Amino acid sequence: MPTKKKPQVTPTPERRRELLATAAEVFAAQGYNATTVRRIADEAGMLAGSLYYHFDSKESMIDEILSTFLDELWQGYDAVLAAGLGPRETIEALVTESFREIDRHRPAVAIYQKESKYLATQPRFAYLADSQAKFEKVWLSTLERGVAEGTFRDDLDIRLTYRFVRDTVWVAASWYRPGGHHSPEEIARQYLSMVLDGIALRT
Amino acid sequence: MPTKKKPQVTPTPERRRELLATAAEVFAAQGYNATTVRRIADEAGMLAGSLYYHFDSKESMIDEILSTFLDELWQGYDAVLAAGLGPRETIEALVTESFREIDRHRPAVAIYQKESKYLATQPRFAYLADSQAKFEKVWLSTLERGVAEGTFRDDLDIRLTYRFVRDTVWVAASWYRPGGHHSPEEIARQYLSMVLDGIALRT
DNA sequence: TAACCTACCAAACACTTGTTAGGGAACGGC
DNA sequence: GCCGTTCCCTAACAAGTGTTTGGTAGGTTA
Repeated sequence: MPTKKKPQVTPTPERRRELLATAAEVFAAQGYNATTVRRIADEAGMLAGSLYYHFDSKESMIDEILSTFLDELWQGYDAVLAAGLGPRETIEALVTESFREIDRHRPAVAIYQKESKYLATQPRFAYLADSQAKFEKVWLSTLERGVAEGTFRDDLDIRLTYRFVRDTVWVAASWYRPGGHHSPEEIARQYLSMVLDGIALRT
Repeated sequence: MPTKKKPQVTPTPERRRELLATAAEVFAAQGYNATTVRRIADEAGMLAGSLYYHFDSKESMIDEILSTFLDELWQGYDAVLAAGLGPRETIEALVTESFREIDRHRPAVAIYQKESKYLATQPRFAYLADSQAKFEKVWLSTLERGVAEGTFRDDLDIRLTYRFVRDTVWVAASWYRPGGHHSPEEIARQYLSMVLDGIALRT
């Protein structure tokens, strides 16, 4: 035998992230409840019990996946909001930032989409509801600012508009595949073009 | 004891639909895998085993829920397509019809959204993939017709546009509540206005 | 060499899951 | 009254679930 099979020297936090990445991939593909810890361990090349050396429960895995994602998301959003742009530019920046997050955390976003409503009922995941409330506040106020300034139409139900914009952005995580034909920025550009100007030809 | 507790004379097919309705409600709220048959039975006021007098498995319940919904959906879609309208009018009619289906089958639509990708892998639910393929064909060809006719913009990725329109319509099932402020037709009108003309004010 | 730590395995645990088999109450037709 | 049907209950089953416990190979440190 020339060499060892594996380096076996990956430090602790590195290994944690690897395992969380594979867990997120399986959660996103199968759904949280439909995913067994044995399946995750299988995908990671180990046995089910061994996962409990790194994590103390299956729930704590999805918890860490989601909270890590949300932390990074809000870091990006807060940076955009701190720039003090106009309503339209803020929306454009938020959407672009969102697609970048989808590009970076696709499984996490997909999990968030599918499971957050169910998880948010548990006290442990109260931060999901908090995040959603903050989310709504930011987008709604930006839209209202735009309506007041005459940037956005005033003949639409503002809450309907909010859900429209929010959903069109985030459902993209269900079909988006990194390394596809379009970069996140290109997708954001086209999405913004559709949302802002519509798909009908202007005459 | 003055009277009997229950009428107890509901005919068979009626009772089936009642049970399927409550099952659909729970499936939509909790997710299919997270829902136990005991929970469904609880909600229906009976014990788990009793469900198996009406259905032969949990899987056959969601099967019947989804296939019933899809049958009715395509009945509506086919009627629209048979009318032979122009591209823009076809899109408008399809979207309006979709919101009517969401109004009538909200739980079924929510289940379809969340579980279809996972279920479609099983042979029993092959019709889900079939339906999705037909769906894509109808919408894509209509959009392409509109681009060719000069009704829709030609500077957008057509598949991106398709997913955009499709998603914006169907995710509404996740927040829509029958009996709210807006009728399905009113929501369809505003959605179409946003999709076709955008949310930015025209100058 | 010895003690120690990291990262995993092997095997089991308690519990929940979907599902089944047998029984029985209410009711209508005869 | 009797029979059959409808609809549900009681009680259990086997399989699968997340999790725990004790052990151990291999590397690092002393």
